[in-house]
Amino acid sequence: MSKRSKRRGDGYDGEKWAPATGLPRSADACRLLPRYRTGDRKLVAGRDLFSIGETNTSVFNLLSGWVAIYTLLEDGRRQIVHFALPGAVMGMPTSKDAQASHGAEALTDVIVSVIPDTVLAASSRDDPGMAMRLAGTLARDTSMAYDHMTSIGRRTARERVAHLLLELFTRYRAQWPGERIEEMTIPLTQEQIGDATGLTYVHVNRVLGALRKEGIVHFHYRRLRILDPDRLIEVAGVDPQTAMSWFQR
Amino acid sequence: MSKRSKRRGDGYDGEKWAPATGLPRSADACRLLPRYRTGDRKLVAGRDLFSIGETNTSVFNLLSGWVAIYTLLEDGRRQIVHFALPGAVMGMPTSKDAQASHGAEALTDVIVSVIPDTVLAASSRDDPGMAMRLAGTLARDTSMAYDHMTSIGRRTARERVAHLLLELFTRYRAQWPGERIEEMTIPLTQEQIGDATGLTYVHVNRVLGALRKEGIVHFHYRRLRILDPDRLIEVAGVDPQTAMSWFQR
DNA sequence: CGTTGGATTGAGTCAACTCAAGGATCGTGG
DNA sequence: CCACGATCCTTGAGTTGACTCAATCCAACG
Repeated sequence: MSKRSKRRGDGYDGEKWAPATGLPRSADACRLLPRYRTGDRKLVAGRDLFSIGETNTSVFNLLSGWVAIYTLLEDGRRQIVHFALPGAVMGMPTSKDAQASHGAEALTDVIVSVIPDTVLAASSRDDPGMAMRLAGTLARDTSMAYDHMTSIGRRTARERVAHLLLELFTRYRAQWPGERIEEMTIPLTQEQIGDATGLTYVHVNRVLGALRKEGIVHFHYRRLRILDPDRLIEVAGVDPQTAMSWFQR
Repeated sequence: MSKRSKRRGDGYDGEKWAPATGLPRSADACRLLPRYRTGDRKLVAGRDLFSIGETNTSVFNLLSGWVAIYTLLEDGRRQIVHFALPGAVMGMPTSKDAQASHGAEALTDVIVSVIPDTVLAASSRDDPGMAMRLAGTLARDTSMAYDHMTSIGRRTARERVAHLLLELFTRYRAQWPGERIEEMTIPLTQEQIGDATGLTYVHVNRVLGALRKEGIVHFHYRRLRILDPDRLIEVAGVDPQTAMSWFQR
């Protein structure tokens, strides 16, 4: 586990492959609260930011890196329910001293700002806009969860994988506004893609193989290259209209 | 569609089967905003409260009845992502004039309070606590979505169905605090259970048949009877500890 | 009592899974 | 700079859970 951190970097090394002349969205642009009200914390890839069963008294605001939100079943089956990118808010309590029903694992080295519940509550009093911004973020999370759920429940393996890659690609791209990147590093193994799509890694591998042979996408050792965006959109079963709006965002 | 409304009632007719001497949580207890700031609206079962693609300028706060939140794929595949019960907030915009990516169908006759975005924004300024309460509700929605997703992605058909029935049962029961109900009306067809679990209705039927034969639950024509709660919890693959806490809530 | 949504059951198929054995790639330490 | 160990990826063969297609059957309502 500890070794992985060295290998993976901070998730920004996609720049090596498709140099983005623009700058990624700055950490401060991702902040829910002003810097002086929060403490920042670094975390190495592979570590849990928080784990299932913990009772957190803080909310986490991701400033840089990738985090996987996951749940576990008793026998070890695992589902990744969300990939958090910079700007995300994680660990919102669902009730007073509730145990977290999901965990959060750093996929890359990560920086989060730690916001104690008390600070959050206080801030919402001084700054009414903040709570509504937070609500907006949470509404988007719910909406993304609904999309992801639809994928898992109703799409074929092929569609699911294509949809996930497309989603990650567009969300990643949104971090470098105005850039045209068709190659990026996704800090995921095929097993993690399986955990996110509800498939086994063996089957993910077969699907990826097929998509590669067809010249649609190439994914290999965490490197993603989109070979044919239009066909990817088609396979993912996304309305082209909608997809284009993602690219413009 | 129009006929369904007459047959189904308002979702409270479970009382006929397992008379609850207590009263259901009153509509006003479900309100996000005080009555005078909102307009209430009635809706007949089978109708959409809002549909996919619409650009809503209001948020809906469910006061009574059941609503299914669903998404559709182009070819008609449907996924029910959430069952909203009284107290739920629906239709939160994910960005400025975004089109709704999911729809909301009344499963029973329904009463909602309609809160224009402008009122919501204004209220958050006067009443800072409201926005945080809203954030809490949304955080719970996200968390439920994550659980549901885990079910669909990683559980077997049998586990999924058991889990859903258990969830609906406990959430329903929570509306009559202190009551002991083991029989209730769930305003769902087997097809809708399939849409929620990512299964076909044929397979849902077989699973329900098995659970009935084994004396665990009996579900037939919208009537749910829990025959063996402990075994249901076991089949659902829920930690008994956690399950018990649901019952106490 | 007829009509119409549901629910049920059987037979056959297939997408995704399991089990199992290599092969490739990466980071490390000699 | 090379060799090693640890992940990670790839591929084959056989199995199975859930699906499709296609009839009925039943319950509720008018």
